[in-house]
Amino acid sequence: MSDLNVKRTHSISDLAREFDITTRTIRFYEEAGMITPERDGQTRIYTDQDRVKLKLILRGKRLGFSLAESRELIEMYDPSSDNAHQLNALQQKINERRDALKQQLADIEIMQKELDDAETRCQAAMAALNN
Amino acid sequence: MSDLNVKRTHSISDLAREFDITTRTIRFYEEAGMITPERDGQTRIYTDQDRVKLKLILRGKRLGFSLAESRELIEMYDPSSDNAHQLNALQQKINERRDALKQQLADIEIMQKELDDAETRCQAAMAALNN
DNA sequence: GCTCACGTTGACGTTAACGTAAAGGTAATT
DNA sequence: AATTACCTTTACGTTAACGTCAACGTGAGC
Repeated sequence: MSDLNVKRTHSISDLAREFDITTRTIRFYEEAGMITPERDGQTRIYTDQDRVKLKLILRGKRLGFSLAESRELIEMYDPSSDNAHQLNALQQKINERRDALKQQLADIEIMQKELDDAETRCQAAMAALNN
Repeated sequence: MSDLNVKRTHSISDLAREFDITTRTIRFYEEAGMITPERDGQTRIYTDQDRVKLKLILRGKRLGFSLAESRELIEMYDPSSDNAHQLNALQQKINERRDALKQQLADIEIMQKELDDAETRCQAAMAALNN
């Protein structure tokens, strides 16, 4: 079965369904230059690589990244240049993004604590109701 | 010194400076009903409680929360009603928000891994340049 | 009085991130 | 042929989250 050698592709609605987003959203990301599907005539054909990028964009979205920030991430993971200047800049960007993630981790920790406290108060109020 | 008994207050610019935001932003949050400063004539007077809420809003912002979500959080931490129905709803909301934070933690973990990988590739490229 | 710093309200503008709709094309199925 | 499902482009609209600006008031200090 030579299907095993065929590059796996996805239609726009495949991806929209998979990720529970609209086709409009996907086209918007394309306009933003973040993904570049192939074409069969006018019809967009998405590769697995496009799909991975889309996953990355949506993950960034869940973490509150702007699209510009997610685009920057994509470029970090697939740098288009290997000269020393750019590699130094890339390393710096990686560190900056790391710092931001650390801040988010700290924020999450605080928020989790606050939710625990809120839950404790909630359950105390419930217990008081049952007495 | 009877100052120790005086409730600590802040002006709008105090808070703006402290948190590196504009007074416009603070007023916007007030319009959204998230903080309610007292007044001395027309002038807003912010309590420590307002300040804590502001911190909470900004933390949520760093985590990508909409203002509506942050508002919901504020309400969770200071519920206005103690009846069983509302307490059950509150407990549910707490759990939902917990799940969302867990998702964000997972997302962060993946992203950190990706950054590590990117860094490894970056340093390999640097080493190749030096040879 | 003048200037400066801080504060106010009101209102329009900007940007990001899509949503919605219209008009049209292409297969595949009945 | 008609219908259905999927696809396209174009373009305007909506919402969220402020930014910017104008006009004004109030102290405090020179």
